[in-house]
Amino acid sequence: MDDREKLRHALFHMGRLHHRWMHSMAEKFGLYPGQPQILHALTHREGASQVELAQGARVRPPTMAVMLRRMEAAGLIERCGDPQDARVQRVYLTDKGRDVQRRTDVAFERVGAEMFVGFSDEELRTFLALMEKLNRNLASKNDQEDLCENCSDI
Amino acid sequence: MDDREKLRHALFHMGRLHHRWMHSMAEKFGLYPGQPQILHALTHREGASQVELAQGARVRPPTMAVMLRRMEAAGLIERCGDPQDARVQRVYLTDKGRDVQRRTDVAFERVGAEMFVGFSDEELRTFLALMEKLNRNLASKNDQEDLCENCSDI
DNA sequence: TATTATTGCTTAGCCGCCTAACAATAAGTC
DNA sequence: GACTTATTGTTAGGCGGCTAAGCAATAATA
Repeated sequence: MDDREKLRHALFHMGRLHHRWMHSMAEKFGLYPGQPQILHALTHREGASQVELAQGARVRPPTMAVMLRRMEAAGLIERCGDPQDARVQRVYLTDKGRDVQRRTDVAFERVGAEMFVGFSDEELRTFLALMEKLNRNLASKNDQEDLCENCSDI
Repeated sequence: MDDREKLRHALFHMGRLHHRWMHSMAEKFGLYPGQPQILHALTHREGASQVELAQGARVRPPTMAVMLRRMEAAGLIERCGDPQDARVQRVYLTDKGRDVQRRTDVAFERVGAEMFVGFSDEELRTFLALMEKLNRNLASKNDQEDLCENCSDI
């Protein structure tokens, strides 16, 4: 297995390890693994529309809609129709949501600190630069309507 | 947002971009995005048990079981009970599975090549080393029964 | 003004991932 | 041999991700 394949494998593996960690951590606050991220985003973009939140989280609108529905049912957020535009639902933190967000933010800063324990500032910069380069490659490929136009001959 | 947060965000984002790409690529072969990986693994471990395959793919056994059930229904693999141990189901590629695997392998080598286009060998080595370091951190954290033993005070 | 296109969101349905709980078989122990 | 423990695999149920299809409301255009 060459380095590319090893790296692809490692990237996959990372996703699952990280997800498991998030899951067990969020559980302690009575949340699901994707919710802390949204709570955090809302502190900076309170009143955002669902599409805006989806773009910020790099997720498709239906994904965000379902997550927000769960969070509204859990009393973490409120959705209010925009009086200027009856299509858009603006999202706000409830008091409960804000309280949970403050506590999860502390916990998730620790996650960030622990997952990168032993990394120097220099390594972090290098890592980030490599990831951004990779994501540019993936995003440009993703923008093409046909992601496999060269595959017809296989 | 500091580098750690940016990096975490980038890692997340990568997972979704990659998944979308896999999805659209696998679709062209009539597969689902997780199946090419399993077909590839089977070429090296034909006759493996489901637990072995799950460990190789770094996935939990129920996840593998369901994926294999779909693949058997699609005629890509066969599962035969081990005569020595009635618990284990050994997994084999069918002729169709082997044929599809050969074609997807070519396509997925191209994925590997294209997602890392512009990366020097040196960068790939550095990237891989950083990912493995990160995964060691995550895995050691994951092995702890309580992943958030320091969070009781939050 | 009337028609058409676009936008925001929801619903339905599927895959991949997980945990928890269970059945069946093997293996170890008394 | 009987009992206990470990291993393999399955089922049930849920979250997070996606696409496709649809509805309602706004924007754009003829």
